[in-house]
Amino acid sequence: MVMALLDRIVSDWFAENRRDLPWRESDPWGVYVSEIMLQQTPVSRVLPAWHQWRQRWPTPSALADDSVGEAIRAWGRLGYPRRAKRLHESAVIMRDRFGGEVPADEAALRELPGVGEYTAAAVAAFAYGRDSIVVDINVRRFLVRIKTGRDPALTYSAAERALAKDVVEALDVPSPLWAAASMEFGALVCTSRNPACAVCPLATMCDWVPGERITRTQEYEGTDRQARGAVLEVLRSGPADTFDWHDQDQLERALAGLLSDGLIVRTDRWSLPQ
DNA sequence: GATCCGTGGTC
DNA sequence: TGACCAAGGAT
Repeated sequence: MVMALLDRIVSDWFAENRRDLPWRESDPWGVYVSEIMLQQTPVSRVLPAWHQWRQRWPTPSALADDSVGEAIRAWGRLGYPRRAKRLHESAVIMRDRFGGEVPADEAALRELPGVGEYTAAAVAAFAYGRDSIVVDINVRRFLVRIKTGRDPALTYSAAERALAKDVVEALDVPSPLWAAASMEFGALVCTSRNPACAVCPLATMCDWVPGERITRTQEYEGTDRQARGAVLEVLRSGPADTFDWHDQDQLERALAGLLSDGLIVRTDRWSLPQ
């Protein structure tokens, strides 16, 4: 791996092509909210929601003092609404155990619900300038393509983790800067479907060939998830007794699942939790 | 490791 | 037009 070329991504490409994303100029709480929202959700859809949340709940304590139901409602149609509930739970933990602040240590971050390896590393780096190894799908795709000429497999391997660590440590670049640059590069140039190889500064050192990718295409039409989404969409407007759904068994599974996940409650009617 | 968890844009 | 995909995490 030619470090001089990789370094060029930061010094040249990122300097020129860096997007002005608002959470890059925000405080740790703004960074935290953005990282949760960005889990499996594109930047373009996160932007408006992030601004609304920032205005409505400018601190962890502000969100913690509001109800989880309001968080779920304000989540809107971002998808994976369990993230909203876990974000609220995280805010309560920050208020009660971390003095109302977002923790800075990866280990502490990992204890928060909805924070895994990637998110803990990202918040530590982007909110606090820590030297963490930040590896998302963009970084994986970019590094694995350079290294092997093929696309990454479904699962994040120990070899990839080691590779990412080696690269960060070999580069003479602050970890947070490399994290932002490598993620951005994967998102804008070394993309999944139609990578911009023609303008790629690493083309000379890359043997990637488009091949059969191992993709896991998830069904949605006809699944319980679709039913869950329909139920929540109704309840965001207010409590309800019944739901218009074609498959009664599936509707009951959806309601039971949402109830079990704490995303809805049953009193005299179905509603979002208080 | 496999499966589940939403939603909407794109080519 | 319908797969494919998007700054993952929990079980």
